[in-house]
Amino acid sequence: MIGTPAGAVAERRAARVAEIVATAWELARDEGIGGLTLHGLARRLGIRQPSLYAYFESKNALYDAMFADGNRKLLERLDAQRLPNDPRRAVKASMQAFVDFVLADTPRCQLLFQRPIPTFEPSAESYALAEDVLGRVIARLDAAGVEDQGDIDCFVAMVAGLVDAQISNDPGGTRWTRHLDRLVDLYLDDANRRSTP
Amino acid sequence: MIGTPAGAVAERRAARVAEIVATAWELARDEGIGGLTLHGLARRLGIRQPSLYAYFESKNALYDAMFADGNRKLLERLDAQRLPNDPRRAVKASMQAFVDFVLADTPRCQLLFQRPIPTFEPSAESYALAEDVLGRVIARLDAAGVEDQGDIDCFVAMVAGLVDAQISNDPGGTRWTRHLDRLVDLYLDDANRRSTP
DNA sequence: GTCTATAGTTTGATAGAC
DNA sequence: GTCTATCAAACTATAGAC
Repeated sequence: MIGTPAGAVAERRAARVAEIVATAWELARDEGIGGLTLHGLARRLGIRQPSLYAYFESKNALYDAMFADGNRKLLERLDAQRLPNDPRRAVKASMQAFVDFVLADTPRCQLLFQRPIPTFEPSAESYALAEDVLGRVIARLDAAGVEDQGDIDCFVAMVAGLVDAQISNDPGGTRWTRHLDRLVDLYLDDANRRSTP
Repeated sequence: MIGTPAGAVAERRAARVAEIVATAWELARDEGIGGLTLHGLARRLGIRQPSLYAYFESKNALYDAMFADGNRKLLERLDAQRLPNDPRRAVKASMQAFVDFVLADTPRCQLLFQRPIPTFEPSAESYALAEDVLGRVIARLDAAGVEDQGDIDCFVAMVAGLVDAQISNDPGGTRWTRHLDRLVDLYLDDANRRSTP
């Protein structure tokens, strides 16, 4: 109460939580997202496994924090980006940033966009962040004249297909993602053609 | 030795193996591919868990048999199909059959095309079957004038993206797959345009 | 080929002292 | 908040009798 700035305790705690989450990502990169265990995480943090329960009430809660963290960072990246005025160029730049971010970290990509942990489902709060990400993409497509839900669905599925093929068959390479710009043109042309016949 | 046709024992055994694999798929449909355990499988077969080791030397060997089984059935389906003479129609019919087959069974789709069991990797023999499936697709694309590796990659990734979105977000529905024919046209037109400028 | 019995491991989670 | 100690559960796999 005395000499302690209001919220300082909470801040300390939040910093510790962030550190644990960062270490969890680190461990996931070494052992795979499926190889992440509370024992292993505690060992890397230099504490004992039960101590983690002071921060996360279950393993799923840890996954949820990681899921939220990944989406928040992606959102930050998308929002920090200075986009070209031309809507089509903006879509390309935006999707390029998206793909780069996603491919930079395999386990993060898996946790955010695949379902590598069958027992884990994000909480409503965390899921809302994922919807925000999708909202950014949709907004940029809309600006480029893509408004039809079917066109949006196809576009998103195409990007997801590229990312998935890339990370599954050639992580670190560009065999699939190098076609991104061309395919964006293809999809946008087609959508524009059909929406203004 | 006497009165026993040559190979009859092997046949009986193969039939039993096939029965076990079929039951494993059945169980996977009920419990999820991740919920498949040797105890549960044995229970459904009316035997005890260690008895399974008379047929499979490990759980991964069971997964491998399932993986091979799924690919073999898909291959049969693709080969049994009577295709239109027009190459483009043939591609469409072929991919429609592919998507229908794949979406008809969620856990099979997961085992064949995703990586739901991190510890499982198919044996060389089983993987060859998966390559055969891809070979069929490539042959039909080739007949329709798609020969460039990049174009093939994009096409395959697009179909995979549709399937994945469909099964993850709307299993049993057609929100994504209904665009298949249109997208086939889009990709084929584009590939043809660039290969014969 | 099937059984009983059991080993051996891994892992998430809780109780309670400090 | 961190510790020790421990639980409980689930599961793969093996040994050896029949």
